[in-house]
Amino acid sequence: MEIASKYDPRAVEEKWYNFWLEKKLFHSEPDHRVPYTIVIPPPNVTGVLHMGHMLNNTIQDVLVRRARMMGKNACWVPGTDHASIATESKVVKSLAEQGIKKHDLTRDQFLEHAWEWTHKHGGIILQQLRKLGASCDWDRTAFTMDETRSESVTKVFVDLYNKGLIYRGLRMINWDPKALTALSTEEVEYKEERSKLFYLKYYVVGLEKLENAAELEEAGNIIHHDEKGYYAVVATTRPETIMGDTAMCVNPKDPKNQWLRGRKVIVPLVGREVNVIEDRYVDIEFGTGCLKVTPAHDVNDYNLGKTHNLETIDIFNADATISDQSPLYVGMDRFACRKQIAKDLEAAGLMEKVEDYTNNVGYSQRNPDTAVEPRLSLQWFLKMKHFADIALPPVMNDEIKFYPEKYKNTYRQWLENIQDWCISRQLWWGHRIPAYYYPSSNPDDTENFVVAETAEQALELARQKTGNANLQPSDLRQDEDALDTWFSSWLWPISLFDGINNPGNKEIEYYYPTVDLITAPDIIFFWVARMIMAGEEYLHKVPFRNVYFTGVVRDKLGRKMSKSLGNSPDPIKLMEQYGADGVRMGMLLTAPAGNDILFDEKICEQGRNFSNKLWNALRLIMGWQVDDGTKNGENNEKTAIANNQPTTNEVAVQWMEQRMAQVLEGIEKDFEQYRLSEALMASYKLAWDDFCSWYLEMVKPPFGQPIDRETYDATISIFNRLMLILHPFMPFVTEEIWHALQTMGKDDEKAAFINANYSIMNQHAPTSVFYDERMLDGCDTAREMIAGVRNLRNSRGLSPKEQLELFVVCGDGKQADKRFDGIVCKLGNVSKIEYVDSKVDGAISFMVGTTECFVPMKQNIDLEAERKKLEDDLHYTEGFLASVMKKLNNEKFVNGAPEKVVAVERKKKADAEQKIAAIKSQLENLKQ
RNA sequence: GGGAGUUUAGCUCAGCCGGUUCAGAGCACUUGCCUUACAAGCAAGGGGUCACUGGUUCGAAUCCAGUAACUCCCACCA
Repeated sequence: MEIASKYDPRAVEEKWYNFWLEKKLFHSEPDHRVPYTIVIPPPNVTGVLHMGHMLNNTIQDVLVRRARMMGKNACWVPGTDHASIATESKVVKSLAEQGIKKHDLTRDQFLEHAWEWTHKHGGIILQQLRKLGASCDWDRTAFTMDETRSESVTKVFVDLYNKGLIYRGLRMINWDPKALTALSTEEVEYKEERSKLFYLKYYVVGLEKLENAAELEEAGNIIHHDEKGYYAVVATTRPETIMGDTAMCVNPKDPKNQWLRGRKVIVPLVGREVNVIEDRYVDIEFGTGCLKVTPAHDVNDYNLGKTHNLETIDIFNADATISDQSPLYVGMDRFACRKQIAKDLEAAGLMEKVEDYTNNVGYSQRNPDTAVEPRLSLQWFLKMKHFADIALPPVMNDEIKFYPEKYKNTYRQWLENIQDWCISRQLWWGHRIPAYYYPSSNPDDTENFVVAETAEQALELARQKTGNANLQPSDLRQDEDALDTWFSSWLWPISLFDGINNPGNKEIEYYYPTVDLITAPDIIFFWVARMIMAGEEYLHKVPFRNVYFTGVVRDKLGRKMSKSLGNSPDPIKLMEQYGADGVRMGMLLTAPAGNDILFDEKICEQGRNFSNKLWNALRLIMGWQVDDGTKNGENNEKTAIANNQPTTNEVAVQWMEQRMAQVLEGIEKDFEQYRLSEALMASYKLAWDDFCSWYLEMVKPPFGQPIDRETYDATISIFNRLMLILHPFMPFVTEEIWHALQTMGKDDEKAAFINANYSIMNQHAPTSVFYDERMLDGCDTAREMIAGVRNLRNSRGLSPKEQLELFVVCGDGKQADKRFDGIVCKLGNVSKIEYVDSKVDGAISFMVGTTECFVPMKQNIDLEAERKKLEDDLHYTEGFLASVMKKLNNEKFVNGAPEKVVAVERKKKADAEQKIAAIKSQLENLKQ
């Protein structure tokens, strides 16, 4: 059969993915096996695959496939998130392009558009994940806004309200003036910004002449005065908010501003007279120590307003234009207003000065161009103290393990300083808050509502609460707001198994808690922490045992991947170019847990090349003719089974088995510690270096010759297991090769059966067994000997085809391990190995450990070069010996260090001395 | 302002409890090879004062203290 020498992943990958789907090999049902559950961090329903997803889902798939091959009942549940704000803004934008304004539509009309949008763009990302090879149980695909999940959200809301953990209240919240909704504190991202600090003049009311000015100044007051009178100077970065000023505040202990105590000042331009109030909150050192107080537009000012009973003037509309509460600039945008007011203040002589200033400005996470506005508003909140209390212990006591561990700190810090969670959003796309308002005679009544799962129940409750049995369904009005997206995500590991609606059902009992959660550290608060809270609250069990935090995928220059920089490769294109296996390997090789990933797409080449290497190993083996040995005259009749396996092959097979066991031990450890890069690298080296470069070369028959049956079978068995080891990392190429190996030598019918019914993915992965280290050491020596011979050829320009002889000095009763002689001869192209007692004349020497090797040369030897080499080696070894001697001559070391360590040093000394002697005698030799 | 992390070869990283010829891996690089599995390859080879300073110790890449640079998280100083 003719097979291409280049592996082509395209056809192979599609073929096998379809096969897996057809056979429903990803599907899981509860059974007697140990469950292994992962829930996907649901990507935004309208999102497209980016490199972060690639990394995250590759890791999940590796773990899931590994668990499956360890005999567990692996269940990876996929799904998408409705992503309230993100999706709604996309829909709003798309409508705007069609000339439709959101608020020209009814809620239902808008939702129709949103669903349409969701169906059109939704789920693309899940399709893309199939290309990657993700072994999700697609039958379980969920959506945070599907029926089961929505019902769960409503139930939980009602429950928490009834428990007194959800409340409605007027608070200063973060407002997104573009999305026109409240945000949680977590959704605000602070950016450092270069801005201006404006120093404004607030003239003091009714102060014609300050009689004791000199005295006051003596006492430390700083008094501003000009032809128009006395004035205070207030520093602000936001002059546009002065229309909302209802006080000016100084610190009572501030010596600079004693003269202002008890006075009134005039808000510049606005002309409003406001009191000078006193509060220790004000920082004496900042600016002039005078603070303008705008209770409606700053959290601190709001608090001041509360303690000092100040009037609150809300000068902003929802979209952050100036409202009609303001005497000036009505309708103007806040930033335009800032520019204008600065000019106007300047013109009116009310600006003392302007300084450059750097401050932190909060931006909306979802609208990164939009600065949030602190805004006083009536919202729904979840009390977090209780949740912090239940969510902290499981992480601190390692019931849930974080990888890397440093995030424990971050987690604790957040929980210990937690604020109530603003869960209401002024959006339509999302779970509508199940609160129903009834008419109230008192216009100030904010408690005229009930919370219930359905409108019917709400009506019943409202009738009870009001005592008005005549309340009609039409009297009730459901709250217009939707819930924060994360209010559904936090239930994900529970709601996916219907554990909220259907507590104690078979699935939740079996699959929960999940085992591993793979996610990015930037959603530790949004999601990870809150899932732990929900898990503890509703199942009294943690939602997962391990959290693996991936790094941020950056480009090779270390910059975050972003659309605007255009530095993010298209994952689909990458997979087309390098194969999904190649990209997976590229991702994993660069991704040690918790570190940021500097991704260079060139690394995918390594993965592609590796697939090709494996492919070609298959080609080699497929080309072999097998000699069953029966025809071989050497077989004697005593042997029941014909065995014509040469010793070299027998040794090679034994060695490869030992080596595999050894490497497997390491791989198992790596998996336990979630060191996937290391596990992959170890597998890679096992396959490429040990198997392809060494083992296959050891057993490879000369061209045109057959291979013995035993070695052939052993080789297939080993290759087979290599595929099992590699499968979690590279599912496609391993499935392809595995099938070829299973069917090799089978008749067509049997091969067809295997191909139609079996998959590598539910085979048992090999586990490490005891291995003989001495044999491994013996082979290492042989490998070094081979390398020595090859190096000798290389450096002397000898052809690899020219056979050489090798003499190994084996004096002083040293036991030579001769098992590998045949292999050394074959791979070193050595005609014979001879063990001798002393040095050999007319030969070039090299050392393997403390063993001297000689290769006789027919040609003239470049004596000078040989001498130089030997002298360098001598110099190094003498230096080494000196450092060993320094230790051994130190009494403190000999007495203080453990016996073992001292013995090692003594051995080093003996070896070094032996080596020095050998080199010296060789040098001596050269002189003759 | 508080906290965490990082710093080892040209690049990306590993080095667990201080001691194995300990200074490693992969990639990149250099040299020689189209040797009938693979040039997406084979063979051989050269790269490092383990950020800096001090301390503990018989012994430090590893432990401690300090310094510097970078990164991240948290925080209401207008």
